[in-house]
Amino acid sequence: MNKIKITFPDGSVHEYDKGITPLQIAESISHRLADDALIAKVNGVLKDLNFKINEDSKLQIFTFKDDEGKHAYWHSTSHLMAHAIQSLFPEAKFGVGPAIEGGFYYDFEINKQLTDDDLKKIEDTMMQLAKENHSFDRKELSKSDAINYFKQVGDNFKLEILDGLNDEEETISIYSEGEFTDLCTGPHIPSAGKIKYVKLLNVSGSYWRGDEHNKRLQRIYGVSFPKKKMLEEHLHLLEEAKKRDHRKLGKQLDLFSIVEEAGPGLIFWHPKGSRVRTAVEDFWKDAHFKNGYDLIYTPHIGKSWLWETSGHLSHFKENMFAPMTIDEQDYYVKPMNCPFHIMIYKSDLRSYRDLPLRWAELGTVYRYEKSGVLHGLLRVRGFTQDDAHIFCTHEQIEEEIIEVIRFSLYIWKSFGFEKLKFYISTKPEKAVGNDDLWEKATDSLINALTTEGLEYEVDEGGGAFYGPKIDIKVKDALNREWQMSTIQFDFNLPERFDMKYIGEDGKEHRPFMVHRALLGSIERFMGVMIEHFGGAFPMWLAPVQAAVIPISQSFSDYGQKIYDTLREKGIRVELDKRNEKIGYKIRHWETQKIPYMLIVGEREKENNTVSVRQHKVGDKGSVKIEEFITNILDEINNKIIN
RNA sequence: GCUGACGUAGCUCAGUCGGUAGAGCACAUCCUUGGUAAGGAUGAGGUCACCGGUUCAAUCCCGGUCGUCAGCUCCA
Repeated sequence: MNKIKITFPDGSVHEYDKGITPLQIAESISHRLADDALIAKVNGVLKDLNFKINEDSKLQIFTFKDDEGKHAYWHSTSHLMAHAIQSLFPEAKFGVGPAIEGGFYYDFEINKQLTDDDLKKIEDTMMQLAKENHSFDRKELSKSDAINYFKQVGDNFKLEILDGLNDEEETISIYSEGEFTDLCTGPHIPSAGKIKYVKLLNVSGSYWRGDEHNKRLQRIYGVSFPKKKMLEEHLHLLEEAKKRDHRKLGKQLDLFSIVEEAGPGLIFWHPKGSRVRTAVEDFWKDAHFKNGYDLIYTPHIGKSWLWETSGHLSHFKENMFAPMTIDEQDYYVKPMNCPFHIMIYKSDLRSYRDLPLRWAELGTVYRYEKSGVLHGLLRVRGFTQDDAHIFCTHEQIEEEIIEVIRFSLYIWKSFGFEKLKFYISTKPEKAVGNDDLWEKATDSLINALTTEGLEYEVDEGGGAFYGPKIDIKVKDALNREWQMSTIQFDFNLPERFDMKYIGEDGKEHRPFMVHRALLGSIERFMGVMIEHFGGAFPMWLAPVQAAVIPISQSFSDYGQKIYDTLREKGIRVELDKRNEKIGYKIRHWETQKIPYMLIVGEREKENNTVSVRQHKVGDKGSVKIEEFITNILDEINNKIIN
């Protein structure tokens, strides 16, 4: 009667006394585990380590190695930070302080605008408090008791949160760590002493409950780790991300600029950046044609009729640039390409024999984005979507979606992105189209992913009102996730534009319409790609594939000959005739992250060779010109990525 | 859009507690003609983001505008 059975993750079952805690169980397994343990999952629910287990249970114990453990660790650190803030600024009122991906934050209100120096002070105080090693103690209480407590402390934010809770449906709990008590569902790590290394990263503004009409709070972001090495690695990664910032590299490598006088969020592609973009677009067009798409071009502006019919003027107007009046007609710059593609669809009577139609366009659109959200290439006001629309029959949907998925995998792989994550969004509350339609479309999305053996997550009710979708997030070299591709059904536009095709039965039918953008926008893709490669593009994308560097000006002629030969082969080559020493020129091209330098002097001229120096690798010795050309054409054509 | 910080030469940044500015790199000219990450000299380059205000005097103080950055919200 006093014994309970505990099932471990490996399936083994052990007997313990009733009322035993996960920590005690961890101790019975090993000191090491007991030491590293942070929280536990009992029958699928996360619990503190001192939770008393009174019935047969499944048990999992988490350490910092697990996401659950990290999450609790960081969440507890946010409490520790709040504790430190409270001791430094007793008047502080606290909002919320969750763990997030890569750390934690806490929102709070104090009278003083915090500076970086304050962060250091808070950090120091946190470390002192951590040394005191107070435990995180859970207490469950009634709503009225909780209200009384936070009234007494005078924390209105907590009272507001409590106001939204119902203690008949959920347990209300508070956690105390030393002097600091916070409303919190938990769980927490056993004690603050587990928190060894903390770094507060930045302070910025936020609004209570994310609403700008509410009170402005200050938010401090931070991370923490149990080992010094982990903190160092993390900071190194942040440092690396800073170095790879596409805005910085864009300037350093002379790829693009944004011109204040010309307007925010508008991109100027310099010759070097344009070379990269051209390489991307040429590949994109070629790949689309080979995969059954036709390429089309449509205008940049259109009469208001289009946008009234499409519904953009009633749903999307605040994101559109203001209209211009020409011949007493309002014209809008396009924020999307779809209505134009539909115009082409409607230019002819379509038969089921014509379907599917797959039309792709690098369509440049303009959207009014709030000034505060603009960010380098990643969030702009004018951008080029790698857009395509697929018009097909009911029967064709599944096959079409499978093809799009396969195609997107191929595209991403070509650019060196191997890690993709898939998300399906299903029917929201407010939606157009009947359930049948939604079900069929959603099934086709799920089936396509399953057929391709791809894992996915489902966002129930997360779809747009006009149809379900698959979003693809891409992981870059630093393991950061970027939302890029989207594949969306649209039940709305075919209806609004009264699109049809004549079926086998001789009757009119409504075609299915799928929007899809794979790279998303060329600008954003370029930004992500610049960061992914850290500016060191693979051969097939590099703005300069090779730089010819004569040892001295007396070999300029030979250098020119090499340059001409390569350029004739379509290789993006530069000739560095500057009157500088060889070391100087090498340094220049090395910092420009150019894949190959071809150094030519007396020896090379005599033997008709080039001395090859590879970026980051160094001197590779000399080879015959023809051999070098063969090698790099091979590297370019096979899109080799190192 | 909101909050905060910031805006000095092409770039990266000093500086002036109010008396109209400086470095390094890059650029130009000359010397040097060199073998795998910076040779030397000289020179040019700035309405100190823009518009107002305070002041004998504003790049500096104040207000506004524009832009950038960190966030919030939103999103390709």
